[in-house]
Order: sequence, then structure tokens, then C-alpha cells
Amino acid sequence: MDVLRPDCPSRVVMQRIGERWSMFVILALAHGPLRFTALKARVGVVTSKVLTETLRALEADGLVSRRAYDESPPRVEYELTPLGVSLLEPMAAMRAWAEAHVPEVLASRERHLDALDAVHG
Amino acid sequence: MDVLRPDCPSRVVMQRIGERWSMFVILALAHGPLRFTALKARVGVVTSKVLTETLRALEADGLVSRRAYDESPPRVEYELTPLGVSLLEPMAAMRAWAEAHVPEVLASRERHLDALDAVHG
DNA sequence: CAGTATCCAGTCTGATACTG
DNA sequence: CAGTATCAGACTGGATACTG
Repeated sequence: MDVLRPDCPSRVVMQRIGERWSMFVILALAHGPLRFTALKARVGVVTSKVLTETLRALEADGLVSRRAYDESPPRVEYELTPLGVSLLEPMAAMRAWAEAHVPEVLASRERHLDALDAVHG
Repeated sequence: MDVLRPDCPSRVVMQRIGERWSMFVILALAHGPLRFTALKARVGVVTSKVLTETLRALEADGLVSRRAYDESPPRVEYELTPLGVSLLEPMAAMRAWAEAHVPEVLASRERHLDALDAVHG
């Protein structure tokens, strides 16, 4: 099982996916390019700084492309690359699972908290 | 698109998956229960403390079960719950993608580093 | 509009040492 | 064997203010 080796490159990918906003940005771009502010609005509560960092990282990984138009006011569009698009499929599987099983997970967490309460008064 | 709302429960699941060791522990348990030390050896470089934390979190989420036998020396077995097992399928999709596309991602990162070098000397 | 600059609190992770 | 306790460093995410 390669993925379990500490030096396995798959770690790298999973860690990128796992970062706070990566997935949400990718999903937000799933239906076409978006400008910075539109993306920010879609993703929700993220700050400009963090969104920028996320985009730079996704760009470095070749998942997202950035295109700046030489206009005033400035216009920048972010878009999924083909590689980024190819990631949508496994992500959809994850999302489907999450949406189907979130109630179970949350219920389990509740029970766990109740158990802690019972111990500590 | 529900998953993009800040209060969407899917975030919760994705964040758990994204944590440093969660995925590796789940994959390590994919083929049956393991004792703490065996799990530690399989996962690789993780410390006891961090592995314990990861296991507690997965337990709270109902993905992993912990069973302690009343023996000496102590014996504890960790095993995927049915919920945990159900997660293997979407995870396999992710892993397949990662293994297929890691070279592209790494190459992209290289290029990006080269570009930075060119700028900064 | 699309960011950058600064600063900071909290989290994550790990090393190390110890225990029933 | 299966952890817990303690400490410390790196990293993350975010608040706030500012800019071409």
C-alpha cells in the first residue's frame, strides 16, 4: 500500500485537498471561470488574503489558472485547468458520501460529547 | 450548491478527512482490525500522541471503533465501523486520482518554483 | 477591483519523557 | 503494550488596514 509510506506523493495531493478552502474553491469554479470577488462571494466567509493564498497554491499545483486582463478597473479570472476539472469526479464521490452520512457523523459526535459530560459532571 | 455555504455540514467531514493522518489510518484499517502498535508501524512516522488523537477523533465521528481487552499486557484493537467502511469507496476514487496525477502536480510545482527562482535570482 | 502588508491567536505537530 | 503529560516550534487562518 503505497499511500501509507511516508514519502508517498499521494500525501501531497491529499494535503492540498484537505486545506481549509481548496475544495470549496474548486467546487466554486466547477461551472466556469469566476472573477476574484465573485469567487470570494461564493465561497462565503473567507478573507481576501486567505483566498489569494489558496488560489496561488492551486495555481502552483496546476489545478487552477489565473488570467489577468489589462484593464481598469482590473479584471482577473480564475478557471479550472483540465487537471482541475479531472479532480471534480473523485470530489463528487466524496461530496455524495459526505452529504449522505453527515447526519450519522454528527449524531456520533453528539453521543461522544454526552459521554464526556456524563464523566465530568 | 450546499457545500459552499459556511454552515454546511459537509465541511465538517472534509476537514476530518483532510487532517494529517485520518486518511492513512482509515486505509491502514481497510483490511481488518489492528492493534495500536501495528497501526503505528503501518502508518509510518506518526508519534503515539498524534496517532491517539487521530484515533479518538475518528472514534468520535463513528468511523472507527476501539475495543480494549482486559488482559496483561494490554491489548486494544481498532477497527473500521460500517460507516468507516462505507467511506473507503469515495476514498479509493481520490487515491486513484492522486496516483494517476501526482506526476503532473509535482511537475507543475517544479515549474512554479523555477519561475520564482527566475524572478528572484 | 484585486489584491498586499502586518500582526496575532490558535492549532497542529512533534520530541521527549513517563506510566499502569 | 498502549498509551498520557509536557513543552515548544511551525504553520494556519483570520482581523485589520492599505494600494495601484
